[in-house]
Amino acid sequence: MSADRLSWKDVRDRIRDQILQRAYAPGDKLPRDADIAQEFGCARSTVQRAMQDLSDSGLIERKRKGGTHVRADPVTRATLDIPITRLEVEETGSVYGYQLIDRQVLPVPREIAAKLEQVEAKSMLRVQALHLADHKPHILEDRWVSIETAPEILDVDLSRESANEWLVRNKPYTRFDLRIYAIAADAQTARMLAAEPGDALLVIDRTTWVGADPITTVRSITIPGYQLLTKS
Amino acid sequence: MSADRLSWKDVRDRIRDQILQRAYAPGDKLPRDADIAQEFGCARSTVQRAMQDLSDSGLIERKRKGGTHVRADPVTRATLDIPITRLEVEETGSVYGYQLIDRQVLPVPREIAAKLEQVEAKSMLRVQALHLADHKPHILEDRWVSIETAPEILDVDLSRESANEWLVRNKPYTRFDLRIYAIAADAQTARMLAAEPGDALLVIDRTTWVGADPITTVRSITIPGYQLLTKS
DNA sequence: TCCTTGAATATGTAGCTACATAAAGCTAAT
DNA sequence: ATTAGCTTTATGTAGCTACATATTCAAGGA
Repeated sequence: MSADRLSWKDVRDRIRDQILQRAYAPGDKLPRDADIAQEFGCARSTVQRAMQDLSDSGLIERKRKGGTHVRADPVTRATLDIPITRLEVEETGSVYGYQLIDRQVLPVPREIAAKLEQVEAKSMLRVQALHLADHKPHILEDRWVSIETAPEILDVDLSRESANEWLVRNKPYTRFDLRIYAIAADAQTARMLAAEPGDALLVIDRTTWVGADPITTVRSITIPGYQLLTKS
Repeated sequence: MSADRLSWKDVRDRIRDQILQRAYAPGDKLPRDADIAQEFGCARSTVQRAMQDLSDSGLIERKRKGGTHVRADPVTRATLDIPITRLEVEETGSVYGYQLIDRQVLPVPREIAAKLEQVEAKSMLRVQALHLADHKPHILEDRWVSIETAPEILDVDLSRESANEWLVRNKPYTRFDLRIYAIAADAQTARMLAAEPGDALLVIDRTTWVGADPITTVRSITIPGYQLLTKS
């Protein structure tokens, strides 16, 4: 980037600095984009891009005609990336392993249908599997897959390829729901994860849809000590 | 928006649909922006904005000269908003309450200094407090605040205003670290949260800096059953 | 006083041009 | 062969203009 022109990131950083240094306090109104552009000697479109970025990151709020204000109640906004489990394991330098525990077509319990936002509960494919890191348990997944939306899953050899990987590669979704919580390990879960019953385990529930059609819902139970990290 | 022109969101949606419908499979190369623009009858800048958005959301990857490819290993990318605890409680329609448990200037334990990426461990302000929802415990926070970076905190009446709220309003940060994990409640924590010892609790650790200077690190322990939700 | 209506205004978006930059690929010299 | 540079090319960015859209604000009428 040439030094004689301001990039929108430069503009963003300068505005952010002004806010951090309290030139503008929470709730304060910032000048119009056009005025800032003139002050900085750049085009309004450059200021616009900078402002959009600050708005996306939660620092300011913009409204047509209302102008731009520093958010009174800033939020901490982070990005959470959940990759394919195999990649997550391999990125730490560990050897990835995978083990199918069970695979059955079963009638769908009510709470699973509710998660999928389905009224009528048909049969779905239930897959339980274990992801391993360095030959030790890492994540236990309990999954239901819609055989209406993803009938091809029935032909996949799930003892070789994980449903996680197959779905992510073959059934892109348009919408998803993520929730994260903690549970205490019951006897069976503890056994499968090589943990102690009563251990606190982080759980990640994920449900995906294409349009209004449900694809899958998974409950991923992690081993004791597992941490979710975010990118800022 | 006028119907006779394509907005960049229209373009984005059409490209996304093409990818979802497997016109382009994972790993495939998409046409150049200019060609897509011509095909759609819009400007390259419009395609550029659409592509940027798809790139941000993790569906495609772009490289100068290399072109645009559908990501071979899609990630689930979610946005996590962590508001001020008071607002989080009030948004559910509950009555917010706050209770200071302890406030002391103490030498910093090694593991806290490490979290803050500090070598020399000076004294910091330690604040323990309880956030209440409808007069019942909601989140227990255990916080260390740097009195070098935020000396004003010593003059704040933390029995009235939570350190959470004061800091977020008065000490904006430039960088933060978030980690989420599960712990089993020990006797003391259980008592303060009105939980049972051994209950699995979701914990959110957050550390913030301005530049290289640490501001604060908090461990927020939630009540049993607490769920973190994300926006897609 | 209240409500409707219309004007004013700040941000949002689309299109165009020109140039910057990174990376891939080619060429030529060693 | 191997490498050092040069060229090509697709994306990235800045500037400009024109217009769209959402709100606010003020004026006017019941």
